[in-house]
Amino acid sequence: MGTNADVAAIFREIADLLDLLGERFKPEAYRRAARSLEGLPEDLRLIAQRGELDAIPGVGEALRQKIDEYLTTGAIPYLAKLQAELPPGLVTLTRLPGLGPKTARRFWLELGIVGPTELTEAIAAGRLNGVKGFGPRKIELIRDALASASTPSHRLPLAEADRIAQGIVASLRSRAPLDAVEIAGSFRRCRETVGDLDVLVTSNEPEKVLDAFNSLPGKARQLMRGPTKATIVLEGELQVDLRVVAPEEFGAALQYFTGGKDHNVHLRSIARDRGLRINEYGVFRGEERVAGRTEEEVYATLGFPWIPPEIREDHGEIEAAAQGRLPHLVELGSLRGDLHVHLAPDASTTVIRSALAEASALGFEYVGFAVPLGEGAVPELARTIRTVPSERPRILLGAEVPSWEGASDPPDGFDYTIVTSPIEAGSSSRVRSAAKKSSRPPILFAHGSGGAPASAGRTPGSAGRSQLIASIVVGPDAPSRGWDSATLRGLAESGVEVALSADSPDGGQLDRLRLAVGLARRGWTTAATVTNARPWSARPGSKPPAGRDGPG
DNA sequence: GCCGTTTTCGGCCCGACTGTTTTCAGTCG
Repeated sequence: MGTNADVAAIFREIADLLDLLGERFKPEAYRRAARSLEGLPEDLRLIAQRGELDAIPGVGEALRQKIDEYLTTGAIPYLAKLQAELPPGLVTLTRLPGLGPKTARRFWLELGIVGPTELTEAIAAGRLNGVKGFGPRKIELIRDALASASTPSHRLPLAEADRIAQGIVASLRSRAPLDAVEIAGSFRRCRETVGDLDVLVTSNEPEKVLDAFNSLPGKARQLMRGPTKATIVLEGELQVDLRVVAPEEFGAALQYFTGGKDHNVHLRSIARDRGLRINEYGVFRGEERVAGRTEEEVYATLGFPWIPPEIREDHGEIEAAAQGRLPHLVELGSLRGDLHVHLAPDASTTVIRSALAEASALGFEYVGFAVPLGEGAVPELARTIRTVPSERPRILLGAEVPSWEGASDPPDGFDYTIVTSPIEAGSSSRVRSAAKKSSRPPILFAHGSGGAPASAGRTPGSAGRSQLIASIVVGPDAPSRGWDSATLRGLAESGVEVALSADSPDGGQLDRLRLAVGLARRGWTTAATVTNARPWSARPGSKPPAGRDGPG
């Protein structure tokens, strides 16, 4: 897949191995670089060609050399060297909950245990009994962890996490006395996938909140519970953390638990430079709390405006905030229509009317239905849609074709073309010629490359911004159709427009649009480059409306 | 391994919780 993701994965693997070797700071250095690479809007090869690898945050001389090695040979020998020093099963042990590198290393060196199988056998044979640091409870926990290790935990698509999160919030609110409640973590940053949920609550009665949390519907087991925090695992293996804080700490806690890690580390180092200390309870000068009730307060104390959660990755947002040039990110309320709504081929006028009604409730000026074109014939669906009268929202028809070869002018009666094939490396010339052929813009391309930011980011850019629009679709099963935030940022920087869409007329449109907007915000997208944040008449490539407002 | 106009060496976020301790180490987020 993508070069950036490949190198990042290798760096993470190296970090795990260095952990096992007992290294103190190198592992985090490799992980920081890995996170940095994953957020790059551009392919490493292109950055290397310009000789700018060591301008990447977290990449110094040693890591630059390793990236170069990978780009020329396809491998990083240092990884193989480390792998040769350690039993291959050892890393697997550190994946078990509650078992980290220190313990795994002790198993290996003191007991000759080199993997899960050997550990299971050792416990069964009683070889851990009496070993320093391993009481009966700990041995029991490790045995449980080994037994449940077969169910791999995975990250959920944002849309699915959103459904679960809404259920948790509603359930807690109905059964416990709480004031503010917010889901922080990568969920709040609108990451494409979510590994766990961080629920943050203020309440005068933490005990009752923790009780309600512990009896959430769908709970599989409790991992831990203290006076102010608890962790449970839901059926389906999603981990949920709860934290109860005082109202005057809520902003600081929200900031702290929203992350991302690098953003927070950077922020804390700035605080330290200014004689301040920042943690989840507030910003402190000495013992005195100087901020903490709201996030705005926390950022203001450090001299920054509030930074939107979606871009808190230490990818330049702190510098932008310091210089007063944070982008004004697109908002749900910016949208004036949807350009990519799918209907069943035999959809009735009733279905179409209800889709229009939902769009109308959102205040939309237009709805664009995507109609797949068959063998030259205009399908029945297009004829049905045309029989439905609607002045507002206005009905638009998008002719959906599977490949760039068909991406010329849409047939009569259609307003634009949607190409559903992914943008891939090497498709640049085809995209360009398709864009040239069309006299009736715009063309939406509906799928990202999912891991080739360079091609997706540059191809449409080189084709010109006037006619090509990336369609960011958040459907129930397709979280973002291959568009990740790094790619989106690349699009935004090269001036390519995006269209944000909920895809489906079957209800829940608002939630999915919200997520599409969140993903776009993660990519630093402003309303200025969102096609459906403008009237249809002001779309890219369209002739400016004639009249006194027109040029000339 | 990275980083830095107060540093090119000496730092590197920090607090909650657990199990094992008799004052703390390891893990996690």
